[in-house]
Amino acid sequence: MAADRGADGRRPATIKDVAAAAGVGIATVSRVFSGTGSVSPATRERVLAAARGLDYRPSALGRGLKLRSSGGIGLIVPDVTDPFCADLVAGVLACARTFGEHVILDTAHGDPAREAEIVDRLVEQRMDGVIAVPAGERAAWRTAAGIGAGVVFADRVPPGVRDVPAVLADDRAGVRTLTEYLVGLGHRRIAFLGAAPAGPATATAAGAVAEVRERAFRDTLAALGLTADEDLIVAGRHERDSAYAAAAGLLQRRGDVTAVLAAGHLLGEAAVLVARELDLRVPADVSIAMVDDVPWAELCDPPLTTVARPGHDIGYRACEVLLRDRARRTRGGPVLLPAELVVRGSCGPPRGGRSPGRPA
Amino acid sequence: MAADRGADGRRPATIKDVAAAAGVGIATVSRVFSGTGSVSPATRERVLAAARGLDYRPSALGRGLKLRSSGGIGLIVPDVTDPFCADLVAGVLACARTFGEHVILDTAHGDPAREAEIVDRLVEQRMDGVIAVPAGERAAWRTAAGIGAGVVFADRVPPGVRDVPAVLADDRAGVRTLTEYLVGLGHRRIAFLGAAPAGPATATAAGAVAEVRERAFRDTLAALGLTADEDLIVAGRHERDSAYAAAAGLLQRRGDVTAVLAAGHLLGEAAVLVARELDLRVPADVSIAMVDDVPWAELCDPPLTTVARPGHDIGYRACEVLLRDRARRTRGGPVLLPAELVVRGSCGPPRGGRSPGRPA
DNA sequence: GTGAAAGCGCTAACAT
DNA sequence: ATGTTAGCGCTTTCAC
Repeated sequence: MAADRGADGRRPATIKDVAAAAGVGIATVSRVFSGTGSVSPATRERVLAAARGLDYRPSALGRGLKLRSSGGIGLIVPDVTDPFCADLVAGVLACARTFGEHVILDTAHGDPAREAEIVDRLVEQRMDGVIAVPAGERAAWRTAAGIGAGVVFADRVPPGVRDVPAVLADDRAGVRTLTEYLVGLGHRRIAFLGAAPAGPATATAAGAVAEVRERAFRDTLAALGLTADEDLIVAGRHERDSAYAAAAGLLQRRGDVTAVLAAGHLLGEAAVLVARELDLRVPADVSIAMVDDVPWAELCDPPLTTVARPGHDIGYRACEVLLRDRARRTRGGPVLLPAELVVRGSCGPPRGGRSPGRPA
Repeated sequence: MAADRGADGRRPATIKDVAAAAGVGIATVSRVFSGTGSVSPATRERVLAAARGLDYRPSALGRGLKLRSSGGIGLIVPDVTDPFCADLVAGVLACARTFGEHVILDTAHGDPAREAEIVDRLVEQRMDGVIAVPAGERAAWRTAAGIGAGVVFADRVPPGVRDVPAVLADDRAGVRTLTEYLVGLGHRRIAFLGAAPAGPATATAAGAVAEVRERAFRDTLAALGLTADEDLIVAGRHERDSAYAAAAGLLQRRGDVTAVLAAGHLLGEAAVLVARELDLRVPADVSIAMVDDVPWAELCDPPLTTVARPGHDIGYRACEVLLRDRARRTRGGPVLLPAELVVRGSCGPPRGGRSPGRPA
């Protein structure tokens, strides 16, 4: 019976309880709460009062079942702990809020299998759509697209995937700008500290991103009439140890590099640490710049020059694309958001070359 | 008709479609997918095959409605962008995953009203429980508790709230250790850079936290037979500008302080920046230490000594308390996780006092 | 403007 | 081991 429901009862009050308490039909209660149809002000008030008394909350489960959608979106990122991802998440949250949608967050940690699991789960939850900073390749995303839930990629796109909307930072332009800046300062022996994907070279989305940056570096050099020294293009995996090893190897082997361009904040961190370890002064001995304008860039001494990828905006836009532009989503290729060069103190003119080959 | 469902049809296949395709009853399909009851291996295989063919995914909505729960938990933090919060979120995610629960994340940005909205939404979603780093005071959390969904607080507790399980860092011990360390180094004029809550003093959870740290500082000093210089205990709001102003004011006014203990990473950042601005060498002129072991602490020059609050663990444990210990949740007060002193290079013996009152 | 009734996709008795 | 049935809490025709 209805008596044991509500504020003091054990189980939450249902629409039926409210209807009974207000002396109306359940359809009327539904109308009041869903804003559909018309109810007389008097009845509405009675219903509201009854609901208040019972501490009634419409069940999203019931509504969702009827409506075939949960009214939420899924968000998959590699790692919330990464400042860029965190920004992106914040952007999605901000936008989702304006649409009244909630967001289910999960992290794939670069593992395609795990990503697939998450997508599965999201599909079961009947989300209105999913936003992903993808790890895996094309195959994993087939099923998601097939299921009908809208997908939009953020920050990167799995290689081989077409016709899925995406919102990306203009990495190419970012790296180009940074390279030009370094060259403009007078640097000729610029090292590129890139990221090597864990798995098979270009199978992962992260790998594709790394490639884009590296190519942008080469191309810019070429466009400037310079030729890239292959020995100065090294790659560490995007983990602390590996990045550090790559940076240390580079800086020790080639005492003649005058600038290093790190293709990510973990790589940049490694460069900074290694330079400090080697007692190289920045920017007097080496200039350092990196992609990703994380908070510590400003706290470094000297503060680091970076390319800021707009994480928050990417997330926000991705969510807009998903929620607002449902219909016209596919048209016109990915949305490209500008990556801005943030000049601080870590880059200066080259010092004319340190003595090469100093022993470790 | 069932023909237009499934892989190529528009709408997702339902349990009924699968049952029809496999030539069994819907209950059997349910049994196969929910793992309940027993099905003959043969039938199970047929069902699975049919499901595969139709690209069937059980609807969490249908199941949830029946089971009166969505199989997920809600998570409310002030700001994903804060490294500590991000850690905490990661911890919750990691634990939730082991329970097969998804998590709905939202951010309240310290606004009790917004927090209340979020809680409302979570209740409508019929979450299995919610974990919150709370902003608001007692009142806002009444309704949530009343609704029956389990709540566990993480990192801090709204003032006045009892009998709600919580997982906290042992801030008191952390600040005490740090203070003792500073005193042990020989410091006597230690400034405490604390956080002033935006709203009415002790009405917010954040305010309560700030108070605990400040008190721990005073108490430790007292226990060591020293008396706190009130002029050296200052508070900035936990925002960049305000924190900077507070730090600048302090360091300029009192040229004689030999160490500053920042009660949070934003405050610590401010202290570092101000010291640099004032050309104070660390730790030669001032020692600096702070609560919160954020990534940049290590990249600072010199690396910063901190008290590490275990964000990840707090999140993980909070989730465990929520999901595993449902029954015996309340007993025994809050879970206290140790905050560890991480000694790096930013603290040293006092320099014997700088010349006080140097002009700005 | 309002109520009655038919499901939405699933699970859990209860039969068989 | 498997099928039938009755809801879970809601929205939505369709009558009135």
